[in-house]
Amino acid sequence: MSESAKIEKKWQKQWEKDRIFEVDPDPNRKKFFLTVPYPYPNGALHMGHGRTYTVGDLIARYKRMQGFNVLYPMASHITGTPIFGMVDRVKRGDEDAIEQYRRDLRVYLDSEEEVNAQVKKFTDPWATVLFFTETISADFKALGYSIDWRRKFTTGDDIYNRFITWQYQKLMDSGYIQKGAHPLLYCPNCGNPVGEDDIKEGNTAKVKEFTSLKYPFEDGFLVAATLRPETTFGITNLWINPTAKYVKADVNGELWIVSSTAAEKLKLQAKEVKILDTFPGSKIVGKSCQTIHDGRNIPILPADFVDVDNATGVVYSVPGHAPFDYIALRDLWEDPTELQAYGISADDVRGIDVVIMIEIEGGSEFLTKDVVEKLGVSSQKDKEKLEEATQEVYKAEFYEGVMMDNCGPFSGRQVSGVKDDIIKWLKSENRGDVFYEPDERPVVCKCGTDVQVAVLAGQWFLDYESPGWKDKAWDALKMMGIIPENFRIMFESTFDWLAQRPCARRRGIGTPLPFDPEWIIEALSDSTIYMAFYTIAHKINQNKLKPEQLTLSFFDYVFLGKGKAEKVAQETEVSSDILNSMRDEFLYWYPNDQRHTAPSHISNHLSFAIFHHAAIFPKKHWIQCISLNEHMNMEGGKMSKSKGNTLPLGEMPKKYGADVFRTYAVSAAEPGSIMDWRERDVPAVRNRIRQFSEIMKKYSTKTPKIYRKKDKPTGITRWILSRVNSIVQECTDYMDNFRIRDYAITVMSEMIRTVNHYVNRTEVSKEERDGTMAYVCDRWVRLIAPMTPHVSEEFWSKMNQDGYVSLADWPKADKKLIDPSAEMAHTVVESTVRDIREIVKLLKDKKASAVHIYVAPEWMFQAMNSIRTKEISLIVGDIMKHLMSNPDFRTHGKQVKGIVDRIAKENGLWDHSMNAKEEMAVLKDSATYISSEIGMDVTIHDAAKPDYDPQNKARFALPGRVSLLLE
RNA sequence: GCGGGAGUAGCCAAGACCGGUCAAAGGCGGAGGACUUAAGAUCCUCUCUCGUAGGAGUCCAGGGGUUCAAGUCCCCUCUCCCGCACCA
Repeated sequence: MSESAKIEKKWQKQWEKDRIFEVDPDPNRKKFFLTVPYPYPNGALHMGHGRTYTVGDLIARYKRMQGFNVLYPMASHITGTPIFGMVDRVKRGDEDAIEQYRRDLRVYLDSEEEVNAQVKKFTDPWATVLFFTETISADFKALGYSIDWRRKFTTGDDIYNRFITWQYQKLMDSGYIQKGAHPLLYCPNCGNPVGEDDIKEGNTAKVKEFTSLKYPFEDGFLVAATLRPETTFGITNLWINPTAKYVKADVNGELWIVSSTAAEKLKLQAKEVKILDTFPGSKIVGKSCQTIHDGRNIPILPADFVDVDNATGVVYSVPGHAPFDYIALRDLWEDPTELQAYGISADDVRGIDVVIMIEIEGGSEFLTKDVVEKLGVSSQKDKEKLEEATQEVYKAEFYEGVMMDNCGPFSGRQVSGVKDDIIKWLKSENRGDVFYEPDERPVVCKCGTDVQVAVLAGQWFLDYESPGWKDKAWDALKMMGIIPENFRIMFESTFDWLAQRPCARRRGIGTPLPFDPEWIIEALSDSTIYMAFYTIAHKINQNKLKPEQLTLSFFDYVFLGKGKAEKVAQETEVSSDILNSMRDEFLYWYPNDQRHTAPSHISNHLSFAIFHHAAIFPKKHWIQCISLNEHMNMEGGKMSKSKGNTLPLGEMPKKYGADVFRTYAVSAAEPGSIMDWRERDVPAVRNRIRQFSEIMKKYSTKTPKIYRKKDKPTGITRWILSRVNSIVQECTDYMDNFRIRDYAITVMSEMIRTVNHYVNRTEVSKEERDGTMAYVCDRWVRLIAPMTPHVSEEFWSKMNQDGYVSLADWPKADKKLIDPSAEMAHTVVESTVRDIREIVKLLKDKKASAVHIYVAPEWMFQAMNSIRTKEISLIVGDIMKHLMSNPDFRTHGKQVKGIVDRIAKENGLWDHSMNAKEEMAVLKDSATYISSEIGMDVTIHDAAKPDYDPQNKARFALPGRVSLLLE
């Protein structure tokens, strides 16, 4: 085991032994309650998960050092089918799945025998949950997360089920839960709704809603389905595939003619279907039916393009607006011979008038015809071009079209807004219905059966559109902090479209619906307010409360303060002391001050959490803030177990070290953007931690001394004291604003550079350097501790500090030590060195051995300062006028012009010392340093009266921009 | 389709809200130097082009515009990524 691994283990054990992250309410301290969503233990977590939890821990540790009583808890989410799915695969002997688990297991188990023995246990769901729950918490501990583990639970625990039971009873009481029919993808063979995991092919398929139109025919209806019901005003005929199988069926008491496959689908879509007769399409071709809007008789014509497996297999024809229909009709006009078999004369067909019922202002009169001709569609078999034409016509007519005056009550309306009203009208006339299809084909279940859309009656759903609910949720969102703020708009659009959502399934782990126990509350619906459960979970366990004691009035009292403790105690046999301590603990920790996770949860989990909090808790207990960080990629590609381009999270501390992983996870990208894990960048992170360690090793145990002005320290000591305190301030600001990457870069790279520069300056005495550096180390170890807690803890203990750095005070910037003139001086010296180097480079092989530095005359400093304090606009004339009005400057007229030109060119003023004397002192102070940097003798001159200036360089000197002569 | 986002030097990635201090932080990669018997590690310097004096030129997907001034603001175009529900 490496040295750093030993250190990490050592401190993790110490923390656990001293229970420093186990927190209880302390009325004397401000609290901070941070949550990150609990993981799903259906396998080992991978490194990508580590980013979010690490950021969470960084925040927890920062807040803790700031003096907050911080609660950062964790649990396990096991609701739903994934665990079952996994158990099934192992039982079935699915080699791919088993191999994947073996890979996970090898991280935790030493021998192949143990691995295989454990895989066998995965046939038991609870053994599986238990195993991965343990490994995940071991992973989290190995990464140094400051979690209060006493409060852990799983969502399959009895006590959790009681909590969710209470939640759903509350939602029911508020009228937010309803029962109804809802379309979903369904496998007729398995008899179950299918989720993404159950689909073999086409797993992005969604439910698409068609409007079915019932055209009166004989004693019933020919039922056509469409996505554009508004076009029924342009109907000229119906299309039937003459060779396909159709049925006449009793559908909910009406006689419908649809294709045979459509009849089967209708059965799944909550219709009572009795098939009365089966016949080929040819049987009805040639007959006529009536239109809906004006009751005209229109013919039923044959068409090959009609696909009876799509929708109802009956198509109504709108040649004016649908390229398919237009072409099919045109084909018949050109060759009507086929029609004779159905007793339709050529004249009948040629007599069909195309109806135009949508117009586009300034557009073509017969857009469909134009588009078809433009694309050169040859016949109805030319499917690709017809699709293209359909898209083009639809797009144009939908966005720009207006219903013409042959559209009854809808005349004059925009096409884009009329669809819903047309559907309403059709339904009110009993001529409209809905028909569902998947929006893509094929969609195949893992069992090999075609997936259909089913409308299951008795489905329970959360109605996010229930009166009042959304308003409350909006209120909650408005008062909530969202960081980064640009994610707020994603919440807003989610809130807009959130409507009814089924909340229970027939299978899986979870809590039965209290009012219909056949149904299990599904995973995203039982994880919305559980942050509240953390506040009491450990007390339920410590006091050995039984699930049946956790009644509705128990939770009502603890979470809502309803009822009297004595009465609830009587009912539940939980003593009122215990009840009150739970109530107090809940009141202490709640609300959840910050919830941190990935943006992919915005459209579901996070929005649900906001809604459910708004539904159940009073305003003061709503979530205060949501922070987000994006996912992690691996070497430029998306991480996924199946791709094999991922490492188990448990591997990270072993392979790289916890502090290294944490630093990478915080610093490699902004929270809002995707992070790329690049193996070859890891050594750089490790090196920086090592550099930090080296410096700490050397100086942290010295006796700190702060050299204040009265101690007359060297300029560079004043500089580092100023820099370090500025950095303390910057880091605090960064952390407060969730700019964690800037924090990481500043506290690592910037600090290392600063400190290295300081310790390399030879003009500082050993005593002064040691004392200063010991002070710097004390600031630094605290600043860096939230990110690299283990190595920080190690040095903290070596510094003979009390307790843990994890619990130490976050440093405050010592404003008295922040010294702009010291930092300015440093800038002047550094830019001087840079200038000399540049000249040296240009001199090429000509060697210089001495440099003369000329500091600008005092009046120039005064001139610069007078412009600065005047805050006049940077227009040449104005500055000129301002300076020339002062006789002290006017005597240097020509050089004043030079300064002003330079200001104009630079678009402003630049940094320099306060006056010539100071700039001179600074450079003299740093002369040995400059000399050692460039390997030349250094002489400093006053440009006003240079004692040596053979090339007349002195006149070019400006404040902060010394003039140089190299010899 | 609806909604969100991105395009910055060899690569990764800040800067954009709030225009000037931006040839553009930081890292990787590359070059040179210090240290070292050597390798490695570490530290320092350089890394758009031109330039024998600290300067100049060109640049932030492409095109146009606003402005004294644009990576940053506005418009258009191109390319890429993500979410859209019953799935955790």
